[in-house]
Amino acid sequence: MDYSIGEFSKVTGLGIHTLRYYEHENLIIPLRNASNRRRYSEKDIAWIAFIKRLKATGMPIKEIKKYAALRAEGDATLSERMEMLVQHRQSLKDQIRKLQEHETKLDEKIAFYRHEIERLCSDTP
Amino acid sequence: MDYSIGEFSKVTGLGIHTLRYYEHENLIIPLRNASNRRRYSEKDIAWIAFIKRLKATGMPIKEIKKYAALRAEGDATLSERMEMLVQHRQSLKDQIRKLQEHETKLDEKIAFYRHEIERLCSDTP
DNA sequence: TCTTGACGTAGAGTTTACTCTACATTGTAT
DNA sequence: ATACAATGTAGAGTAAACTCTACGTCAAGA
Repeated sequence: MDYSIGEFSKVTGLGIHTLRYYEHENLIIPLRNASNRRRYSEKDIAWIAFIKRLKATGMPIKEIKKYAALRAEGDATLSERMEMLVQHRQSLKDQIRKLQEHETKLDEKIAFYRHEIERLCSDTP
Repeated sequence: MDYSIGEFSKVTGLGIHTLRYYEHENLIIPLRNASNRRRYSEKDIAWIAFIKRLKATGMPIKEIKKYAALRAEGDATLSERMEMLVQHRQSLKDQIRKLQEHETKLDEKIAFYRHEIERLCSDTP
């Protein structure tokens, strides 16, 4: 069970150009068939899903590349990879905390706007 | 009490080039003195702080520009601006919820790594 | 057989948000 | 008066992450 780049593009939601770009960046290296066409595996689907998660949580491609390089080396790099993920989890926690603070402040601003608008409406006698 | 661009750069933490860029984009238009030098006010400090909050919560410059344009029109646009902020608050809530989901998944992944590493260590008799 | 559509590579172009350069003026300290 | 630091404008350059173009190959259906 494997996928052409077109099929893989559909199941992952990434564009064909993006998949080739990711390959160029060594994030994902699919196998090739006899006529040099890319063949993506089931495992590649999970891997892309994880790449998307890292991206969605603000990890730059450069760092995902490092992770991908370790992953390509196999089990010997397990703890190094875990270290990266633990660090990234901390940065994720920080991001969430900051956004929550921003939410509080935004709530206050909106409350202020509500008061201003009420005041201006009732000021017209 | 007003500030030259150099002073204002220091109090806001934005570079001089960035301040000029923001002005070019009509985000903030300081007064000018007799010799055409920019003069930023105390109010501008609060305004930049708010711009930074909008940016930190993912609002693109294009949209901040819209907000800034409404703000420049004065009180008549108060409810329109509030509408923008309410919408933005929703997007912020969505962002936070998504990041929290990612955090959960990342926790699981890390737990899996921990088990794998333990398994591989104990597998060496 | 012919053509159409998916795929291949290499490299150019796009978008966002700055960031920097070049060069002219102006304000200030000596 | 003079040096030098800060500021002014216009426009070029940068970084990240795609996104697209041009052009060639290949496999399958009418």
